Order: sequence, then structure tokens, then C-alpha cells
Amino acid sequence: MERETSYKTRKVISIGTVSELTGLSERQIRYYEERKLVFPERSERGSRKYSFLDVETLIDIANKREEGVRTEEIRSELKRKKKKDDQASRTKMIQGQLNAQFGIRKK
Amino acid sequence: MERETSYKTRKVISIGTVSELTGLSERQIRYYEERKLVFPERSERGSRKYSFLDVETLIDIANKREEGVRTEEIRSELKRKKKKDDQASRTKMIQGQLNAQFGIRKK
DNA sequence: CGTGTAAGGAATTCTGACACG
DNA sequence: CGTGTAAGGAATTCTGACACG
Repeated sequence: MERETSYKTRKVISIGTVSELTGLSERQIRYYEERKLVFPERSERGSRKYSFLDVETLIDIANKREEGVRTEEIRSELKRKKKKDDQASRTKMIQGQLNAQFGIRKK
Repeated sequence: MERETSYKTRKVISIGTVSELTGLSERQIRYYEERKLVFPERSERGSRKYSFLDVETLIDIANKREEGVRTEEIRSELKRKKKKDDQASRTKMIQGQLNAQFGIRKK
């Protein structure tokens, strides 16, 4: 069951556009990758590709950084949030499977 | 009331990526713009930027072309579809305004 | 630690044109 | 009509490094 990647998480935006969208320099964006805060994919020829979700994450990072939060601290916060989101998504997926099998009505 | 452009319609994808996503050559993509089938925006320095919706439109175009449909014909079909969509969107917006003003409950 | 910058190269994108038809 | 291609230039992106601190 191939889930088509959504508009929000599909990695198609190049770093220059991400820079415009976030107000961050390309240097900063690459550095946050080095510090494991964001995980762009690479195109065939090696250029970084980001999703809208990545852009939002980067905006969050920019805000935290302005408050003086260190990248290491931001990284652990993001990890916590990710874990939570993953759980929510797993729950939702299981719910979907139940609906599919037993035809539970929603709405 | 500034509507934040959605992930689907925000124009952020460059032509190389669109080419990968659609299987069309850059030449073809530019040509379809010349024939008014798609309307990319331009970045500050002039490179074309497409939305996910544009990508879907281009895939539709590719399918039609494979059937031998001429670009001019595709253009008028797209115009018809666009008119319909615009009407649906206008209806929805008015509905939203009504809800906002009179607090009509949905769900 | 976080970010700027100069460096050199490789890949991207653009436009206008010629080609075939 | 629809698409390929070679052409030349301008802008993009990449990496590794030095700098400040």
C-alpha cells in the first residue's frame, strides 16, 4: 500500500528558495543540517531538497535561535516533538486500517 | 484578510525538479508555458517556480499529449476546469464568511 | 558555537535561434 | 505544431577552509 508523499513532506525545494522563505542564510541552513536539525534529501546531482515541513521547522529554529537557544538544545526539543508526532501518526494509521477492515463509519 | 498560500499552490519548485516529477523535458515545460497552459512565477533572478498543482496540471497535459490532443485544445479544457474550480472556491469562501458572521455550525 | 566569506568547480536556468516538418 | 539541440552567459549550489571567538 504505497502512500503518496504529501505536498507538505515531499522534498522538492532548493536551498535558495528555502533561504528566501525562511530569511536564513544558506550557510545557516547547511549548518543546521550539520547539527542534525534538518534532513534534506539530495537530488540526482547532489543539491539539497527540502519540504514545506522542513521550511516550517527552520522557521521554528530561527525563532529559537533568536531567543539564544543553542542548536543542541533545539535538536533535543525537535526529537521530542518528532516522537510525539510519530505516535500520533501511528495511532491514526492503525485507526485507518481498522476502518478499512471493519468499515467503521466516521463523520 | 491575507490568505496564506497553501502547500499545493505555493510556487517554489524549479524547472529541473518539475522535469523529474513529471517526466517532461524542460523544453516541453517551457513550451507549454508559451502556449498558456501553465503559469509559473519567477524568482528574484528570473528562474521559473512551479507549484504542486502546476506539476499535476503538467502530468494531465502529458497524458493528453500522449493521446494526441493538441495544446490549443488542452488549453481550452483547462480554462473550462479552472472556471468550474473558481466557482467552487467562491462558493466555499462565501460559505466561510457566513459561518464567521453567523456562527453556523458545521459537522 | 554559530556564522560570514572567498575559492574553484560543477550543474542549473535562461533566451533566441535553427532544425524538422 | 511540438520538440530537440547547440550557444553563451548569468546565477546556483557544493565542499572544505580560514576567521572570529
